Amino acid sequence: MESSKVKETYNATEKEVYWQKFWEEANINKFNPSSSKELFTIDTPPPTISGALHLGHIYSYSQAEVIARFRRLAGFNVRYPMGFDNNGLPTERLVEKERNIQGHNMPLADFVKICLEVTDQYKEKYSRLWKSLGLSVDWDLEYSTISSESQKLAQTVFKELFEKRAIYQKEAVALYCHRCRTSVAQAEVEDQERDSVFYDIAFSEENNDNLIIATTRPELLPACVAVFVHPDDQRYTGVVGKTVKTPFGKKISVLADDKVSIEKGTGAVMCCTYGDETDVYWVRQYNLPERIILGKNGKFLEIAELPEISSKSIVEGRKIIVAKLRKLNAITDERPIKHNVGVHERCGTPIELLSTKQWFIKMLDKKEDLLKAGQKIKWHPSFMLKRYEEWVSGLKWDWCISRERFFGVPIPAYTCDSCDHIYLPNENNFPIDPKIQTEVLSCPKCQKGNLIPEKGVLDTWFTSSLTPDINNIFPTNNQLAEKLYPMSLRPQGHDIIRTWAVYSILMGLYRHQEIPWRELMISGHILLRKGEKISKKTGGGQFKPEDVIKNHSADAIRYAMYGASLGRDAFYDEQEVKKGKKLVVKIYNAGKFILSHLTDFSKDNIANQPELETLDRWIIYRSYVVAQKMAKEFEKYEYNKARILFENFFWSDFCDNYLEIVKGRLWNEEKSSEKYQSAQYALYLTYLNILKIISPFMPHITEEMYHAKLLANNRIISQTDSGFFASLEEQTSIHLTAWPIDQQNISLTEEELLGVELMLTTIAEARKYRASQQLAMNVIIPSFTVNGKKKAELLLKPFLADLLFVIKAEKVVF
RNA sequence: GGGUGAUUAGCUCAGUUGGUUAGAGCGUACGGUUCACAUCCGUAAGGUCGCAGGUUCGAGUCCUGCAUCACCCACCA
Repeated sequence: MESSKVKETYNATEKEVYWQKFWEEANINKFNPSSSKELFTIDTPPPTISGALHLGHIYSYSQAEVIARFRRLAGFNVRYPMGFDNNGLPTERLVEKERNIQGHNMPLADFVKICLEVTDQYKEKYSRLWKSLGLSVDWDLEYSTISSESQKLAQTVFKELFEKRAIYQKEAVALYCHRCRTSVAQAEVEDQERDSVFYDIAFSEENNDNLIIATTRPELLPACVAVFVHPDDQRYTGVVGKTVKTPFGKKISVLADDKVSIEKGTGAVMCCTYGDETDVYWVRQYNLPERIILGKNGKFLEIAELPEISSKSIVEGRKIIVAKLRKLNAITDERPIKHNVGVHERCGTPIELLSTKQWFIKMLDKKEDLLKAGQKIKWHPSFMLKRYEEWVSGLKWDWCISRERFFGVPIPAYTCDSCDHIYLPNENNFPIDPKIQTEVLSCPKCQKGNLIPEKGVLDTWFTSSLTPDINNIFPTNNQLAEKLYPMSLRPQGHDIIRTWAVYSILMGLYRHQEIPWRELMISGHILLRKGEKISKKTGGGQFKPEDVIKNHSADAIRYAMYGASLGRDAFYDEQEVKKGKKLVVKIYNAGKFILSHLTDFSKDNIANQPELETLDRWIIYRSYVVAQKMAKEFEKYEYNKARILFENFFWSDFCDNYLEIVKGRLWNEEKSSEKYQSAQYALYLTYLNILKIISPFMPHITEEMYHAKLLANNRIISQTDSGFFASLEEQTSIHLTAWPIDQQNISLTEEELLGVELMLTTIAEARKYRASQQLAMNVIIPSFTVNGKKKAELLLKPFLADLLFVIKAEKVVF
């Protein structure tokens, strides 16, 4: 009696870890700078350390990954590093939250130390997840944007650009968050709808009439430097150019400007320093004085006419002023409204405009160059170029690169307190932190004053826009040192085109007079069902990447991620992951079946190619054609189309048709016969090609099957040091083999191709017939008629035996 | 208000330079297998391709307008 059959299955959870360890130990992804192959360099996005990784990361990082793997197989010397952007405000926020501390009320050195500690833990966590996904990154090329090398580079670039006069310092109005106590970039501001009150406030004219202005910010009244009306507004033509008094007695002039909207409020608006960007524009345009009433801590300064609000917060000050205005009967109307307020995305505090000294990089006079540079780069998908152009054309400000924060690259500058000379230290001393410089330096220019250290740090985009340079000067580049610029590919998300892509291109133009990369691969976002965006804030709900990998395997989730087109937002669909899981099982089982019929197949069989049956030649030919088509899609970054090509070929052509047909010969023909050996040859070659072409998507199961071998008891095992395919192909990993290119020109004549086609349609017809008659498979059809007479008979001749087997018919008549 | 993308079967999506009866997976219905497949295979039902015009011998595909959704930007006194 036969022993009960133990079904064996592929234990993905276990084996994926096994192969990951193998790749690491065997240095499969190691970059070799002395290779003679053509270079393909990837400017991997260094993830910002600001919380846990989520499915969105898996989605976007999978995309560069599949390209890296394809390019390696296609014969390129791929340089695929990983970096970490572990400084700046988002990181500080994470550390402050996690450790329950505040950067601004503890010694700087302590805070930085804790930041490094925490970010190191996160680096570990991130790396582990990337490795568990099977990313083919060379981890020896890991960098961090806060490492002393990166800091040195950033400070050197700062000095370089300062000396080129591309960087300048200026007293300017910047977006400022009182809570975080720093200026912020435009990109860090988001809209939020808030309840507010629209007040009508009476200003008195010289003739004692009232001029009514409307505002939601009455607390800024002491900062009012002018009133504006529209030049075409009939109601106010008389007052333009005159002087009015605020309820608190300040005299200001009434000016006309077409930025005022006639319909809004009363049509008269006060200009305060600073309520919004229009105020900034007006102050500049009309050379108005500044009246600063808010301090950097978000509290009111001393105001002569309103001593009671000094040191009060904005909200408290507003209450006091509204009460006072009511007493003065200056409020003629008030109505509650909802309106959008710009708030800091990290803390929700409304952003104020504050005039401070900031450092800027000139961008506005580089607009034309930026636009030209954008056109030199190949954008994938191409429409993303428009977004870039839209943003660059609309730029209004130079790039503010200074931040009054703690954990970042210090701005390497000193200012003389006597002559205002700006002193930048020698770059041999970089990285330096001027703040912790103990000795007092005297000004080299005037010899009198002391040098006051700059307290700010650089915007983290300053360093991350230098990732092509960080890669270019990486210590182990050896003979490729400083020869990696420009890089081949920058993969990144569409949300940071206006920051990372734009700033990197700007740096490239300043430093190298060249674009930083030849191609840009822009990925979309992954969304949860109801259109909810997954971000570090929302987490990704119930779907934690670690869990999905554990429950479904890395190959499965990777496969799911490759279902969406590049650049498009996609929904996370667990069905897709399950589909991936099924494909893994199918590849495993097909391999098991094939190995069981190749026990007597050896190197000799490969060397002495038998006279191939037409059908066998067809399936081999198809595998090369599909490989070639997939390669074209990969080159266009259309990995999802490559996936579809594979699916159709593997599942339908190979498994459902070819394997089912060829079973007839495998079961019935003599092992020594040409017909049998032809089938073996085709199985070997085609399955190997299949493993190769799906390996960029599914690196684990393909490695598993490449190393699999059949045991005497008809079970298969797979180990690093053995394997049927591995020993015959003499490569230690499927990932070191070459993308299938037909060396022997296996082809089919037009007649033969027609024959295969006819055979497949005949099979389909026979199946239809069987289904309509509800015939079981063990019922033999005595005679099956094919339309087409002599021609059909001729075409089908080479396949007749195979055909009769698969449709279970005794004979075919024409 | 400006920009970009999307709108195709119940769901998630493909549809290459305009060319016969618009495809896949999942789901549904029915049947067959269990000697690669805790399964797998087959067959079928299901779509006026967001709406309205236009170009053309011919439009899911090109043009115009509109609608809806998403993202980005501007406005937010």
